[in-house]
Amino acid sequence: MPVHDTLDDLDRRILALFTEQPQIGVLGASRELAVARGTVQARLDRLVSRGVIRSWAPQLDPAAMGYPVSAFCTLEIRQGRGHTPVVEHLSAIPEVLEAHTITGSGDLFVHVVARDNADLQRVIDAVVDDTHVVRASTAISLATRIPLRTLPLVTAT
Amino acid sequence: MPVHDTLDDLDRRILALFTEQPQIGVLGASRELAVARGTVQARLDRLVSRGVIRSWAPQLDPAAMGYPVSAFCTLEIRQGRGHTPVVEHLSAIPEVLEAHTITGSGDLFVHVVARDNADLQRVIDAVVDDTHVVRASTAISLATRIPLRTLPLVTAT
DNA sequence: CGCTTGAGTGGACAATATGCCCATGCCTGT
DNA sequence: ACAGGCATGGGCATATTGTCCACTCAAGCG
Repeated sequence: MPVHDTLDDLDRRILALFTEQPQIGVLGASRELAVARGTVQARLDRLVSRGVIRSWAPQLDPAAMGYPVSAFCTLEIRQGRGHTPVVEHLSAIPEVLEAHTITGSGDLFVHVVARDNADLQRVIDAVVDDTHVVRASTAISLATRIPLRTLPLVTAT
Repeated sequence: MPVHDTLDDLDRRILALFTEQPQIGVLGASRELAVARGTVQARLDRLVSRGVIRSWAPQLDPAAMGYPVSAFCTLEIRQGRGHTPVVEHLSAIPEVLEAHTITGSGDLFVHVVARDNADLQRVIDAVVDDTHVVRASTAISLATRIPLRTLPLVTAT
């Protein structure tokens, strides 16, 4: 029942197609790939249930929404409690886009955005405003040289 | 001609709706929001051309595609040449998902994935294998505590 | 070897959504 | 007072979807 967790060649072509031409639709894709529509349907359903396709939601650009400043914070967390309370605190801050536990001094890695540099100060203050956060060091993103992409992984042999 | 770069209340509701229920479609959204279909069409078109909606492509999960290991590298670049050659080098590596120029010692911040820890070594070797890369320090993501999200920014007042 | 199962196919169907057109009403700034 | 931008609501032909079905093919297995 549980399907192979490997990506089929057809899977790859479907993913590539929908990544490059999102508006193509199931029917269009079936035509393009010269397979039956039902096949594309089934593959897509399987890709979704396998979790390969995380979401069909549109991808939004914080910069275009008025948050052009992007920064990465490395948080040092007070030992003992675990990260959960801090993560809950961070979750409540809209400007926190992402958070990872990383190797090193038991730390948290946080991606934040802000309206401008002054606003970034406010965001960082909000991030640090937690009993468990001992220290934070921030690096501002000056330019996005490679925007988030996953297609190469699909195409890769 | 250039539209307001502020998000309307209707804009916000449209974005929120499509983020939470991507399959709702234009007609469904117009029903849900009690506005005319043409309005939703026009808003979406404008959001796309404004760049707020970056793409309608499905969001893929590297982990589900066989790349469960995620890591962040900070690269120190040799002074003088600028980052462009390094970025081109990184672009050619499928496992590089993202790259930013950041403040600090004129550095590059890179998000990579790999099939396992051994594979990560290979990826890092590939990343570092460039004349202009002087040094690299890597932090492995042990857990994603907050997965990439942009909805809070939309909802935020 | 014969059987079962899963996957893909090709076709059909009604229901729905899309793209595109137009005339109208309502603000707002000039 | 008036033009331009935006939203409305309607209509229409076309395209797409969701959902069935019967059939084929290949692989796995007792």
